[in-house]
Amino acid sequence: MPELPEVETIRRGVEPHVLGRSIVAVTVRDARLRWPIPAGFADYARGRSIAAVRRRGKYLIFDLGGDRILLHLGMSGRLYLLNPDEPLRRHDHVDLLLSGDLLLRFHDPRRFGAVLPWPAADSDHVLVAGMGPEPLEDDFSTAYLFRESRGRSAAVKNFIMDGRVVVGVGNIYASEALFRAGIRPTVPAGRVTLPRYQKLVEAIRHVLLTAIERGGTTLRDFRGSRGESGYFQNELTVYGRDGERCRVCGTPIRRLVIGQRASYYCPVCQK
DNA sequence: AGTGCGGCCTGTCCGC
DNA sequence: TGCGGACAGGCCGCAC
Repeated sequence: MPELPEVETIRRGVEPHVLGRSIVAVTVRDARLRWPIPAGFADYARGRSIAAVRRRGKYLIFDLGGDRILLHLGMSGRLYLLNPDEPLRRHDHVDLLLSGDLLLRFHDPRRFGAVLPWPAADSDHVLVAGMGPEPLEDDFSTAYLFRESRGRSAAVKNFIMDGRVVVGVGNIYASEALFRAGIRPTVPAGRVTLPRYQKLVEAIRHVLLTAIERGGTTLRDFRGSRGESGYFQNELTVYGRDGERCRVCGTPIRRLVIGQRASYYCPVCQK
């Protein structure tokens, strides 16, 4: 489900409500997520208070004052802020009951998500070690992306979706950024010129920032922590628009599969 | 080392 | 209305 803007939307929605609250009780109804929730997780989390909610790529990090909880929403995960008496629904896998009668509930039909302890003693976690720069930080630069791309034969779309290159750019925003930069998604990353990478870096930043401002993209089931829809889907230029006219030149948008993922582009605007 | 593919899961939608 | 198949916004692990 969520790419960086959706995860950031959730982070911003959740953090002010949970900050300073302690975890009173933990219920794990189904531990079979992408990685099993360890048996000791409830004991690990109980009694701790939440000092911050951070984001790294598409991971949410609940800072318990040193120790952390690492949480990923996968494709279909949702995080809800609820009253403690909220009825249980299918796929409600983990509950964190917080002080002051607030329930933080993890719901994930496909179970591609993850909820894992990240002890303070482990300076790095294997799942976030080796990740590329944040696309909205300064170390994600034209020079960096150009340098990383040299000699790479993979399609530029796959290249910018590679989390070791840059985090948080998923299938929707990769297509959108490449349209904005005028680059065809199939071009080998190593053949894209420096000026075009400059446009691409600008485009990735613009698309992600705009999507965050709109509260993310709701296509199927993305919702914020209070169940609200995002609005960026109204501004999609190519994603999911195959056969419809390009908003710039009127040419029908094309769909093709790159790396087993649907990709959309305008054959005239993108070379 | 970089690349591409399979697989993890359930829900939904589309065509027959 | 029922059924099978394709597809879905992520990403690790593996073979080449």
